[in-house]
Amino acid sequence: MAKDIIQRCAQNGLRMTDQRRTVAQVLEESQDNPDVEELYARALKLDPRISIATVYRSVKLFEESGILEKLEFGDGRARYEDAERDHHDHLIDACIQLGCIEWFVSKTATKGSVLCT
Amino acid sequence: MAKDIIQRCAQNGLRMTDQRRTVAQVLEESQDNPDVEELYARALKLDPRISIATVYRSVKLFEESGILEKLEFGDGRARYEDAERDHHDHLIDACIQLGCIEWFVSKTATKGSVLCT
DNA sequence: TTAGATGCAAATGCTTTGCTATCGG
DNA sequence: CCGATAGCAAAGCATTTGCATCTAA
Repeated sequence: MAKDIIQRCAQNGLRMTDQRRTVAQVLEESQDNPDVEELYARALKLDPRISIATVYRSVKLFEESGILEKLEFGDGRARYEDAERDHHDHLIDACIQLGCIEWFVSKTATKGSVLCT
Repeated sequence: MAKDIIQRCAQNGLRMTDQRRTVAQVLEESQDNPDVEELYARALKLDPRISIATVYRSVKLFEESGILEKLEFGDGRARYEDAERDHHDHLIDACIQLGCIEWFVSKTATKGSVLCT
């Protein structure tokens, strides 16, 4: 189990505010990959004082500290997830989106292979 | 060698205008993956009458017809490439961006492997 | 105490769209 | 001819930023 986000913030010497704690909590409680607008909506329920600008600033800061990773699902909205989480599902997403499944199948012998199941 | 883009447009029953021909030509002559702004810049040299809105509309149309594929490099700008081209380089990009190289290395035995060279 | 964080609103950057004139088939 | 397309400018969306006000350490 990964150390929690707030703990890693401290480790990285980040100043902890109520807003950042809220964003961290929302991220940990989210099993899906909400976009920033959705993170903001969930954060608002925990702390009505937070602004979307702060959510943007927080996830960017966490990403720069290596705590989160930015995901691009091709819909023009950024998503973030705990950098210590498994990347399996997203690799599969990448394969499908880029059309690489066929490539893998057809060039296994020379380039390698991957099992996307 | 893939059939050229203009040919595939005809195959798909797309009405061909000078602008669409220009966009198609620029795409075929580009070995890199220019974003739309850059496609527009290159198209302008071939036909100063073209507008960026038309470039956007053209690549979207080509994509919807399966002639092009949209690429996301995580910089907020869309890029397009011939759908019949090899995807090798982009898979590698995806691996690096998603941090999957390590995943592959550490889980080769159970999940598969890929040679990103 | 004070460097750094927040909220708000305005600004930005990429992309889409409404409208009218023009063009391809 | 006539519906589809182009150009232009305005609108849309996600994200960033300037500035005055707070707050963590």
